[in-house]
Amino acid sequence: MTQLPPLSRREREVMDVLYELGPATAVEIRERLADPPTDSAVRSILRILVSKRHLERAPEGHRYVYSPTMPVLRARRSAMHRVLRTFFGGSVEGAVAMLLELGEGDLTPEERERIMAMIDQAEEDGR
Amino acid sequence: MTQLPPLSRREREVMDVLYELGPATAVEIRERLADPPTDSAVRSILRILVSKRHLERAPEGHRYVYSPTMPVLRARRSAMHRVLRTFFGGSVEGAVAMLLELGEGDLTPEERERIMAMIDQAEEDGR
DNA sequence: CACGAAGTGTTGAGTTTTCAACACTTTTGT
DNA sequence: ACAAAAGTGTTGAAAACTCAACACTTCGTG
Repeated sequence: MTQLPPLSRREREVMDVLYELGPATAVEIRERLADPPTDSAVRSILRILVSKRHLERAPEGHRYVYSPTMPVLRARRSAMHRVLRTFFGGSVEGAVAMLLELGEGDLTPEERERIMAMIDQAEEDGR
Repeated sequence: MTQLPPLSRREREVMDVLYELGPATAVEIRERLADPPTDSAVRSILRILVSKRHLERAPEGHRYVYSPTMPVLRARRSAMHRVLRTFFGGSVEGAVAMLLELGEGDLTPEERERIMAMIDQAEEDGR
């Protein structure tokens, strides 16, 4: 039973905030939500997400800090895999092209070097 | 008002199928859905998506073919941008690394060359 | 042309989601 | 110590979603 129940719209929004922010409190999450509902509404959603095992919470001082149960690395892989398949037909080349476009000019020479190195590495691993 | 209303879970699933498949009929969409509901249920969702302006439909022979109203290029950019920000903190380098990992060995030398070239190009554009 | 098959639209009921009101507890400042 | 502020949980009502039943139309074929 490794499969978690599917997410509703608001639930997904909350999860996204947490993946972007890392562990956060109810108020921090609320601040990041589009069209934020009241405080208690956010707490309701958080409670549901905990009961569905999408989130876990830990006491931090006198409040709770929420974080996703799925390891962030796996979540990253899964999210990227979905986009790759759905929007780029599985084409790594196409996806990388889009990333470079999105990155515009803020790719430092160091980053560029490291990306090149990664590609070389991938090449070796591939054969 | 260029902003479209948000998508529910099923609606998103349908949109994903269409982005992956390109223009498709109700039956084709149904075949690709996880836990597919009945034919008429799918049509209900499609009608809602059309009314929300997420989809448009064109008569193809005696049936309808549905396709997203958002240009595919923009949808791609938007989807990748969201993943980049949400899961990789905006790091193009991190995102590319994940793509290469996902691509494993099926990167041909030609693809590798073209990706290298793209990075060079990005470098030039950036300054 | 008759009849089944394929395609479509409408409706409404059951379920889930969304949300705020309210009550409560803990912390903080005076 | 008291009051205000910050944090939390429960509840139930309103809205949205999901879906299948049913009626209808169009197409293909004997």
